[in-house]
Amino acid sequence: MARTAGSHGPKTMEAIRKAALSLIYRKGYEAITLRQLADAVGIQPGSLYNHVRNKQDILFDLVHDHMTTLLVEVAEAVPADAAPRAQLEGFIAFHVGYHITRREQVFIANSELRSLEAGNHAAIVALRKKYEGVLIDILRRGAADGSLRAEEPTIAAYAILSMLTGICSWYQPSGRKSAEQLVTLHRDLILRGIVV
Amino acid sequence: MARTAGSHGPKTMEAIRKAALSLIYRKGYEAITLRQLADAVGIQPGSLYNHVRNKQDILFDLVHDHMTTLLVEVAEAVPADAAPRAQLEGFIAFHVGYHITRREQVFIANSELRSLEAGNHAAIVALRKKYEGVLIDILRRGAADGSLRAEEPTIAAYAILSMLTGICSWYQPSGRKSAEQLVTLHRDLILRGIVV
Amino acid sequence: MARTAGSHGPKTMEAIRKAALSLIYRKGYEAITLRQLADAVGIQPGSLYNHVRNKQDILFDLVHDHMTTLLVEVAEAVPADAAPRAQLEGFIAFHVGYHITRREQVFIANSELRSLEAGNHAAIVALRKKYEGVLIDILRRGAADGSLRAEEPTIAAYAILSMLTGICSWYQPSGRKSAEQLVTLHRDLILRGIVV
Amino acid sequence: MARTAGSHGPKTMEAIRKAALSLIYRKGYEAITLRQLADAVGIQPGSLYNHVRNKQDILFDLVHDHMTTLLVEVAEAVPADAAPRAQLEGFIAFHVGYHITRREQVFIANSELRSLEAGNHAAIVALRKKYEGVLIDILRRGAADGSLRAEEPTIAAYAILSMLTGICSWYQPSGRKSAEQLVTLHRDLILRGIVV
DNA sequence: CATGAATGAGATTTCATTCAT
DNA sequence: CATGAATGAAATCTCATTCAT
Repeated sequence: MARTAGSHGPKTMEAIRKAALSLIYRKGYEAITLRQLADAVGIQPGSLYNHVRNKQDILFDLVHDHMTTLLVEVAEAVPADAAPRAQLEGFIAFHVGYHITRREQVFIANSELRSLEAGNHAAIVALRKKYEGVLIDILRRGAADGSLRAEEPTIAAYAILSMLTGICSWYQPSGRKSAEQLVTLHRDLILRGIVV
Repeated sequence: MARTAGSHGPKTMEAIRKAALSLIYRKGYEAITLRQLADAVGIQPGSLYNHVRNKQDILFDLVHDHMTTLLVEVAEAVPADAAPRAQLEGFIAFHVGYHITRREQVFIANSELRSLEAGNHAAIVALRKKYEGVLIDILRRGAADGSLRAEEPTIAAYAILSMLTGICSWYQPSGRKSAEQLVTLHRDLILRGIVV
Repeated sequence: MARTAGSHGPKTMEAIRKAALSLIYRKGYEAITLRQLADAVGIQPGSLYNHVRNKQDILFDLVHDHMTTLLVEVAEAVPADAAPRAQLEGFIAFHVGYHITRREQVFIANSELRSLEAGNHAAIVALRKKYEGVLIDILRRGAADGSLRAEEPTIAAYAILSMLTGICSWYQPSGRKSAEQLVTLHRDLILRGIVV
Repeated sequence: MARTAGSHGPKTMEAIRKAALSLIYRKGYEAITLRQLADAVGIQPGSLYNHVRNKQDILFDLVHDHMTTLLVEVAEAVPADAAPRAQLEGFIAFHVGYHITRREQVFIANSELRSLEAGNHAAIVALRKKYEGVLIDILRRGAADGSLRAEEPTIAAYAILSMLTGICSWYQPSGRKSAEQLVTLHRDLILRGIVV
């Protein structure tokens, strides 16, 4: 059947990653088949194995890449020597911005944890804990210097993270609200609450 | 092994539901097999079909039951003629309490939406919209009478729902915090925000 | 496609064993496919798994059955209290007779040892050693009482077993020689040698 | 890993043969993969095809080389004009010696006949018949001149060949017995039998 | 109602082989 | 000559589902 247009080498790997991201986001890891993935890439199912070791690795790569990028970027976005409140605002802005532009990765990293094998699961959970730790630390220092009200920094951090990450599940880039507007709305909600 | 003869009739159906709830919660709908489910119930896979029409129905029943119960109970928990702020507090208390005691149903209803076939999916989404509507209405009326700050009631409602539902993913009944403490912590966060 | 004549229950298992015996004998364990086996039985490949756990088990069952039968029958055929020479003649007659009538099992048990997984392999090798031990013991006692010339009973036993088992690889039931004639020829060769 | 540049040209072919001999001996032709073979050689699977036409050819070459060498050497080892009994002793010594030093080739030539395609199979069987013919002829002439007892020279030849070839399956070069001792033991067994 | 056995579709993965670079 | 990537076929095994008993 000759070579069908087929992109070579690292291009193929990139295409696999992209197609996998989109497919898993839309249907879920367990629900997609390697045939579907291969079709999306434009190669035969068996050819996938020139680039990945197995299905599980595809998921792990995706999630692992996402988590490491997240950690690198949050460190850049939250000034290490700022006051807790300023850090909190930086964190909120970063988190919302990042999650809006990488909706798929974020969604997969949260919803497909369950599909990771023991070892891979542990590795990702560890990275996740690190990321949560960034916010917990901010809240803890804020509580310590009296600038933030957080009797239970861990629970508050989880609450804030859940709220912000939830944006992914309804946000549409084409929608009515800009990223900045979302940041403002959520920052106000978190900082000042809803009661007038 | 091998349930001793017994477990006939409606008891079997109940056992199926219970086992399905636990299995799907832990592994996900796509990841479980009817063999696993049958094993957990103590019958043969083929026997499941004396009680359910197919795998999809098991999921749908679970989610549908959960959603209708949720709607019935929220109506009882939020006084129709109270002021918006009182209603909001009632909603928060109800939502947290309900979600903590039915972690599995809640989790499945949120994470397995994707696994529902078109018709079933639409039915559940409609019920979900109804539930979200309860909170949106409260916020809207609170904004109207000036008691709540919610320029964007829908977005605020989603934010609050995400935050509260997130509790399910880490809460352990055996943990340090009682349900009441969780209600208080989250109510304060929502109403007054985190800034001192 | 309805039920195609399909034999039920234990009949199917029996048909699987029979077809596997013939197929593995002719083509080798690695060379046959479960599709071929299923075709020979008249069922779908997947249906095999209602009766066996996997391909390896089919081989192991065949070989294991053969080895245990062999051990039971050799004990009956070789009188425990006879003189070594009489026992040797009994052993030769039994071995030739058994191997001629079960050519397929014998061939598989010898040539597919390599295809058995570690645990299965060990189990069969142990049974084999037991069978070889029967002949080694006879030779050893013959050497002890001076009736047989066997400085190295083990090596002599292997030599005799190789010679006799080799019959399987050329014998045709429809051939020129009867089983009795084969027994006589080989017994003479073993007992008296070839030099006049 | 990754043979350092070197190993070009005919050296590679030699390495392939050597690796194939060892792999097929240990796992069987059907069980090995060209990837394993390529790994053992230190090249990529595709590169094998610069040296061999296909998998089957690798097996055929191995077996064919072995058989032709065997025929050449047996002719040298068995004096054409000697008496049958002297020839028989020469044959036994040669066969044992050759089979002990080339255990792998011998084993493969016997056990992988089945894996040869029709044409290749026929070619090898023809060579085998030629080799068997050497022994059959000796026995036939021995029977004719009354020096050997062989009513059925063909069957006796098969019996002797089976016995001697069997040595390959247990012999260890590091073992207790020297090649000469093995020759003596088996020659005595064949010539004089086991009865005192 | 439960069972055991069947189906048919399909999943992941492996493999020999080809070929442009 | 070697490589990396592709193919296409097939292999083992799983699964939801059906149905006679």
